[in-house]
Amino acid sequence: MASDASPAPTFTKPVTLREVASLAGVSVATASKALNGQGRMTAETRERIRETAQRLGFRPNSLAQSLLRRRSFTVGLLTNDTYGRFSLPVMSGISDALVDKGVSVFLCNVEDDQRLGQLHVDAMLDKRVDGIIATGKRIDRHLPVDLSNLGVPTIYAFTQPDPGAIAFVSDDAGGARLAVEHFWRLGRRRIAHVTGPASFAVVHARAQAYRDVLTEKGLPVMEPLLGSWSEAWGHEAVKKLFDGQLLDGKREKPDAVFCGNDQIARGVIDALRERGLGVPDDVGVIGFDNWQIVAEATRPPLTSVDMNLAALGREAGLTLLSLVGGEPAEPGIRKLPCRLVVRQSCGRPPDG
Amino acid sequence: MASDASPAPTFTKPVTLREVASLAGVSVATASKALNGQGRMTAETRERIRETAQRLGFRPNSLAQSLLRRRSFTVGLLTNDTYGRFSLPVMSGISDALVDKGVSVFLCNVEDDQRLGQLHVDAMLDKRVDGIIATGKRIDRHLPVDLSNLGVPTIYAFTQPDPGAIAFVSDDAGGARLAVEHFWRLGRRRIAHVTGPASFAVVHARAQAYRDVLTEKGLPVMEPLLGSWSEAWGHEAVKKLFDGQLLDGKREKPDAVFCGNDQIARGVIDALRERGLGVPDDVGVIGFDNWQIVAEATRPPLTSVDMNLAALGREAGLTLLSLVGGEPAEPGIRKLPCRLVVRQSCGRPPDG
DNA sequence: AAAGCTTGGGAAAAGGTTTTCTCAAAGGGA
DNA sequence: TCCCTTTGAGAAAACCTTTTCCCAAGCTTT
Repeated sequence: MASDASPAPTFTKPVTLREVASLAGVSVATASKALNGQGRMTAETRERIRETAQRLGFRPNSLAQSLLRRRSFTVGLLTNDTYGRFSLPVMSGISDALVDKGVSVFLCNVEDDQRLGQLHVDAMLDKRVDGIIATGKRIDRHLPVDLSNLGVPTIYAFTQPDPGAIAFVSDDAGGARLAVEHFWRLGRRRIAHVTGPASFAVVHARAQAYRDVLTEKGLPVMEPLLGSWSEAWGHEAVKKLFDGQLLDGKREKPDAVFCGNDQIARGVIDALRERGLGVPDDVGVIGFDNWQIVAEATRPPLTSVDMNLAALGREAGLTLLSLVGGEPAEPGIRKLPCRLVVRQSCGRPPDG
Repeated sequence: MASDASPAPTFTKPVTLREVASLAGVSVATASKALNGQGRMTAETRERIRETAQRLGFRPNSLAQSLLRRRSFTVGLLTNDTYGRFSLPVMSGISDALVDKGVSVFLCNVEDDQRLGQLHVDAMLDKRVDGIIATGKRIDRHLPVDLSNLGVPTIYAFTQPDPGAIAFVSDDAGGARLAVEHFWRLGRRRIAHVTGPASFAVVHARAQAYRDVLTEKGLPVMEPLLGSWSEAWGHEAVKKLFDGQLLDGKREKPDAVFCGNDQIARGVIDALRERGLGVPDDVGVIGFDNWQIVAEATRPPLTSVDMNLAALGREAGLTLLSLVGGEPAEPGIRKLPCRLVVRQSCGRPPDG
């Protein structure tokens, strides 16, 4: 119900510097300098202008400033991650890094639609963004837009960059090492890997790191099980792992499963429970992504590799800013480290 | 690795109307009119100017246009939903509604931080947004900012509005009716309700609608079970429902559970399975939110109430635009209908 | 042929701010 | 008293586009 006590909203014109100046009895030039701490004038004059501006609620028109400075204090953020599971932390990091510098972010969801992508990029360019950050849901796919010769600095964060560009991505191999080495430290020796489809680059990166660590440690390497990113696949994989005879010769069942994402891990844990296998007592499980809402709802709560996406976003934002400021930056792909978030699905270290 | 074939990126100054005009041998006034289809001139002149602009890749500077038109074709979107589960669909709807009109969206995540909120609002105002949309993760909580006298039109979408404002929210009672009535049509008669904490307004709205429908149909009403929004609570609630004697006198167990969100529903379904109760054969389950990734991963896939958040966002966006255009709009709260997304957790209607 | 209309196009102001010059007055030194 | 320096502040250009008004030339009408 509408409150009839509230007045009709009135959208008054913002007050301009000219008005401030005239009320303070000075020229706009002097007013501008007073408010920006520039120029020379008596302390009283400066204070009087300040006070007038304050009283009138003066806010400099950012459009006019931008026009003059050829800098809009605005960046565009392109994403195709409609659901935002990966993009949101990245965005949040970017925004964090920029808000303090007075830079605002245009969010543009381009889905996987070329037309939409072009529309957004054109709008951003028209609005004279100082730079562009591209992010996405997959590290190994391009957004459906060409960002190569836009005339503004561009950074890629968690998406496939154009050659010669600057990109920030997660260190998936490092993350996988973290997981497998954690198992190893806990005394687990028969470590399996259940992951997503072969079409994802990260699947191979993580799988290779998994193999590498096992080899380094002298542990038996079993071929990673590739499937989909779903709980259902986690279930199915447990069947394959524990019914088959996968550990060459030994026929021993895994005592640890490193999963390609948290959903798979969840499926694995549920399937293990249904078989009467305890987590973490009989089998340890580690997920990937540290999707909090899943990891914490899992029973037991899931230890998982976190890609530090917010930090990644922050780095991307800061780097873009330095680029905008004219500082040079080496092109190339920077891999940012993951971290392991330990919950209860692996058990405790022997001498924790 | 950096490709050494790619040239160092060069950020050239955008071409201005003046350059176009001078190359076409006309004044800027004429050039402007030519490109905007205004004014009078020979067809050749117009074409020559168009062609020159095209060749130079001229894009009118939106900042200059905005300054003149006192309209930035920009709106601010405030949210405190860091995780984006509710905000993202809303945002996506808003963006959809606006992008075709050339309006871009500043995304501002204010968490629950007053300072951050003020920072973002100030930045938006400085950048002369045409309007503001506030959205959040809870329909019954304010954002940590005061948006009441900003001087620009403001719309609330899926968050608690200030009095006298315009707001769009989901019709939770209607959504609950949809669920309970669906159970009824399927022949379920002992319908329970497991939902979130009493501190949420939607909990009461949905619970009341649940009671209303049961009363209308002459079915036994059991008091809704209030708890948390978690899977764990879903588990626990099943215990209470199926161990206790909740249906007054009859001691009959529920044959349907309407859950306050999809996570609770998931917990309920898992707990039922662990008790040897089949879903949907023995008990039907309906969730709320239609959180696709959860609803589809549940076994069986979960029937759930969808709040149509994208549509809500679209409405909010369009309404803001009409407000910006100066059209009047009635203040008040508009409830938008939910819809039921039927999957497999309720069974089929008797005469499908 | 004079007066009026149409046509094609330009000059200038406006939008709000910043910055570089410029200048008058005041003060200081000789 | 005269010249030079410092101080305080204003004028104007610049950023880029749009729009209103204006003007000159050519044409029509009487």
